[in-house]
Amino acid sequence: MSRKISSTGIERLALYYRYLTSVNGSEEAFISSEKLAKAVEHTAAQVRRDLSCFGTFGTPGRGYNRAALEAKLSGILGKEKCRNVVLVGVGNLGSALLAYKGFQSQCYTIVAAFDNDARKIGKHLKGLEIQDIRKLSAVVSQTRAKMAIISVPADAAQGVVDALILAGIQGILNFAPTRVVVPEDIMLQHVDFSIKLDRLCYELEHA
Amino acid sequence: MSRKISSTGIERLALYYRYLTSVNGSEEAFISSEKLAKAVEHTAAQVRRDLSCFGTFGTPGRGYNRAALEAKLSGILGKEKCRNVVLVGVGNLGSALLAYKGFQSQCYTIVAAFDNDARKIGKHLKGLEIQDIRKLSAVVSQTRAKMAIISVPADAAQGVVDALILAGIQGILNFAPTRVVVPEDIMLQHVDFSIKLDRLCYELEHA
DNA sequence: CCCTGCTTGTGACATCTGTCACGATAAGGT
DNA sequence: ACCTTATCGTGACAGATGTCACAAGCAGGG
Repeated sequence: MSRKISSTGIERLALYYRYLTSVNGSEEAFISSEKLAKAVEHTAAQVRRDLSCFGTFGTPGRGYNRAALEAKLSGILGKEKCRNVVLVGVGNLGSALLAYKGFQSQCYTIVAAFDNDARKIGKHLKGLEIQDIRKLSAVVSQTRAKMAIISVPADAAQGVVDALILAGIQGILNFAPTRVVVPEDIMLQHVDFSIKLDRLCYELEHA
Repeated sequence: MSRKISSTGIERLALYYRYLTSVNGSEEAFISSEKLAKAVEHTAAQVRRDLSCFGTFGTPGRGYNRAALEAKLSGILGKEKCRNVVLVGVGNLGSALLAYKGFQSQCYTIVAAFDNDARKIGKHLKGLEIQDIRKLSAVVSQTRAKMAIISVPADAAQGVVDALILAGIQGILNFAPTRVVVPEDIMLQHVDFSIKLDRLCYELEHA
């Protein structure tokens, strides 16, 4: 409980959680920081430090109880409360995200998909009807979704973000290759492929 | 030239570059650190610090020459030398990545696509024939590709990574939701949606 | 030619993040 | 009951990253 979790530490917590949920129950009941660290490519001290930010629930000599740790992490990450997600922009990438099973296995459900292209609206994809983006507000309040994923072209991103915030969305995962601005109380995360590719490129150059 | 660039600084350089190339030439010939900072949501001091790591090419009182800066950044990032990229895993996400225009506009070209599913091999997608993954080695050396994007299921990722390294790939952009291990001299970047979504969830919970 | 205004580049500082090492502690055997 | 063994939790340190503020420097006008 001694320190605040670091910004990247939060992502490590999510890694720990995913690791725990990905191995089927045929494992030992306890797992040590060492083993957990190996599994996610970090150090044992790092794991302990991250976990210690939220109390002390390890057992000296044994490690962490898997089930308890999993439950605790789920609680810390707030997974119970944020299941419903809406998606805006059903292009190539948006369609792929709709079909992506990784979200489901992590308790998230995409409950609605929006687009502004009249040719797409009304069509069904992965069991979801693509809706007119003008229905955003109504659907968000009806589904109580707090998070949104946007996969629209760069020049449409800011407009969509503004609309989402008006509709009551509090957290946005942005796949559009552009920065957008949001009020301080709105959470925003970017997933930016081409920047990552650029970084790879840089590191190749300067290896 | 006073300091080493920070790890995240590299990604900012890529942002600067993308901003410069995204605005059409109808702008002033010079841009200040302040303006550039606004455009990418950072501080002016940060921009100057990042750029100063690679020499001094700003003009006091005027700012940075756009064209010169763009060229310099392109050089720093090594964009000239790393154009050809191969993609492994043509599922929903892989298909979307093949169609993604953001790579093209950043000088990258996906020159080959691979899969291990016999039903997909031989089909054409976005002007590219999906090839048997066993041809990886031959195609990589033929195209001189140095970078690869992998969008395969988590449990196939490590195998594909190993094969890519054997084929001569030096940088890997991993979209599979799992950590993989590589030798020290191989560059690796992760793009991990669900972790980002988890992080968003956490921040909503602890706002 | 000098003065004014703007903007850079960077030393010094502050903060954030990760590592190390070790005392504390629980479990199990004798 | 005690000793051994394994592992946690954390203070102290080290290193990386970002911020501030200001001297230095170029441009343009009078």
